[in-house]
Amino acid sequence: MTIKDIASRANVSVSTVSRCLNDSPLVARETKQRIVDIARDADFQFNANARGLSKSQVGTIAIILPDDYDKFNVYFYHSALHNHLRRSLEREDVDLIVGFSRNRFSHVDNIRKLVGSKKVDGLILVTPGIPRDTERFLKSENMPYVFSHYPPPSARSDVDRVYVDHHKGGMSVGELMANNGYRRVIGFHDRGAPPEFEQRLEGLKIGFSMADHELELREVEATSSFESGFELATDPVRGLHEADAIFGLNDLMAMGVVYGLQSRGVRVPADVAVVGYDDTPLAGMIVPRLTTVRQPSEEIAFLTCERLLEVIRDRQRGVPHVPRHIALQPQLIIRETCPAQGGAGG
Amino acid sequence: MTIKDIASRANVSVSTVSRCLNDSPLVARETKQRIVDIARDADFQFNANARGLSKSQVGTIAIILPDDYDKFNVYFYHSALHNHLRRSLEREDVDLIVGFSRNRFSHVDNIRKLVGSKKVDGLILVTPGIPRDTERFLKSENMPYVFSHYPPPSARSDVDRVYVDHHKGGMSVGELMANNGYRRVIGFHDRGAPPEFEQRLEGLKIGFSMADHELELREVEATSSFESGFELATDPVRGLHEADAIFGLNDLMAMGVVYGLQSRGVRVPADVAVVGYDDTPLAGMIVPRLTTVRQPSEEIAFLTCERLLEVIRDRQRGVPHVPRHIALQPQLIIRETCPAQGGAGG
DNA sequence: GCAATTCTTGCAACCGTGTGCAAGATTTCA
DNA sequence: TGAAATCTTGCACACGGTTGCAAGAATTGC
Repeated sequence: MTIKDIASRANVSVSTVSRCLNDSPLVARETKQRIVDIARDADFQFNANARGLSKSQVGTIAIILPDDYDKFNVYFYHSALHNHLRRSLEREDVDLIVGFSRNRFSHVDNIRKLVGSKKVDGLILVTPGIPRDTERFLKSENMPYVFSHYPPPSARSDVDRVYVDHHKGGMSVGELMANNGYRRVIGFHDRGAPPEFEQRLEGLKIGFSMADHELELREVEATSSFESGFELATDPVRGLHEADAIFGLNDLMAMGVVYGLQSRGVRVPADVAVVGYDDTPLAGMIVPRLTTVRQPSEEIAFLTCERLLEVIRDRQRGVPHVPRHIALQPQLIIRETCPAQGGAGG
Repeated sequence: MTIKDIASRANVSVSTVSRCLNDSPLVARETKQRIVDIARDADFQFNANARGLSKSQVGTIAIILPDDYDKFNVYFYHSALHNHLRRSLEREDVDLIVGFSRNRFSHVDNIRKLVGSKKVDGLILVTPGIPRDTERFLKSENMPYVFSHYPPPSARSDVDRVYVDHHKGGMSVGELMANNGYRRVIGFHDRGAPPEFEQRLEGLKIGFSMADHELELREVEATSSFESGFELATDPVRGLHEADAIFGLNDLMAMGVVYGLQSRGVRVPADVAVVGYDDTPLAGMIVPRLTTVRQPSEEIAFLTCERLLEVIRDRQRGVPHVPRHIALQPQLIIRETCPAQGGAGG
């Protein structure tokens, strides 16, 4: 079933059919109605390949995810991302290719292939950044792209980006801890992790200073996994139990810390408070329920997609491209592992 | 950069270039080498749209996921599925479109659109089945597809399918419980869930009878969520604590049961044993660690993909299509919530 | 009522790649 | 050495849709 078939059924030329189905103003009103009806009855579908060839519009975008995305435990994040992306995509009748990258900081292979083969109209890049030459490549191909999730690595703002202000996230944790009277706090470094993790610790410090309290921060090397948290918490040498409060790298790692401490008889939050990051669905389910910082993943997904589709539309219409940064605020979710007031004595 | 550009650089016709880059035997060996070198130097990429138009090969497949897939908590499953799918796909240089369906049992909208628009070479259907007319549509379009994850709803075997034998999964749980001396067991029904859940209970019964023990099974209505398990376990009327052992609908629901029981002072497994299903990564992390049945999601993903690519290749070569059923065995993972021997007294 | 204008439609070229067919070049064989 | 067989290459059309241009049809204005 092609427009040629429709054309012969309706006794008009293919050009006319094409114009009718594309809602062109160059056809008579009655003709358009007639053709549209015939096409609907015949269950007509445009051939995306043919369209992609003649226009430069295939009705597909790609999202490029970090290769090690299970390592960073963003299962939940990406599920949310998918689910919410979908809403926008369905409305605009756009399909989604999911790509991965060997290297979290490059994504290069996949991008060049997808873009070079003209399979997509635009890209969502879940990465802090891409190499210069890849960026040049995308510009030369005139390919729209939006960075998502990761904050900008520097002050550059000549690309579109939707992200969470992790400074703010860390700050709210800092304020909570400070107001609870905690002073000796443990935070973590993950060498392999993206820069946002550092920003959270920066925020933590600022939160303390804003609350006008002294912070005695100890920084420990770890990774973003449950096991890492569990091991550190059970290791007597690391002395995690000697802190007032612990700021985990993410929810899963924080859960590891909680269970690790409990297995040594340390009470949470009575002896040590613990705060996670992400607010994965599990955070509210485990016992004790985890205090954490909610990443607005639905909004990120939604806004990233909306922005990309907007950039694509603008490009088609010849509207000059003005990059935008859209920063979202994370939200402190206070539960049991670090309560609102003076939980230290509980 | 098109084959036309390559052609003029090499002073040959586009046909020759096309043949060289497709490794046709109809070109001279030296010519082929020369052209391939030029193409590589020029970073040439085939235009997937043009290819899709002339051949019927776009190098993209789609996976159609159930719309309510967060409801059934298969986050982890699908992450695994993605990650393992990817291996096969990268090797064959195929891209993946992720589609969703409004209705878990139909998928129809998305399938017709994706297939009708010629965006994909084949489909992975994560669903127990599709309506007859959709199946006819796929046949008439000669579109390869493989069902994945869900067991066949009936004895029909005229479609490709890769799935887990949940009968066996239930059986192994039944045997474990029977051998542990448990007799009064609670299982669950979820009205909205696919048929596989019934099969697990069937398997449970068979497991008991094989161990030559009496089973006193009580069946309770529930849903596959953490909350559902938690609520049932904390509700004194439902009397979940009066059982010897409980077989959850999945890991998350089982975790809800564990925490619900514990919050009422019921000890797991000393008073009541609990078994989950899926073996999500969390099952081994929570305290007490969850005894569960591992779904071999990596193998399912891998084998589904391999099978689909095989069917696609066969179709191209004109090999007649012989559908296959590939059933995988789930594996009992014995941990703390239902130990191996006589944990009832522990 | 006729010319000018506006509507409506079809022709034909194009997007990038694949392939049957034919023709020229080369090799094989007697 | 000449005919037959085989290699190698290019032409031209096909895939399904879009779009500039021109021409015919309908409408407008005087």
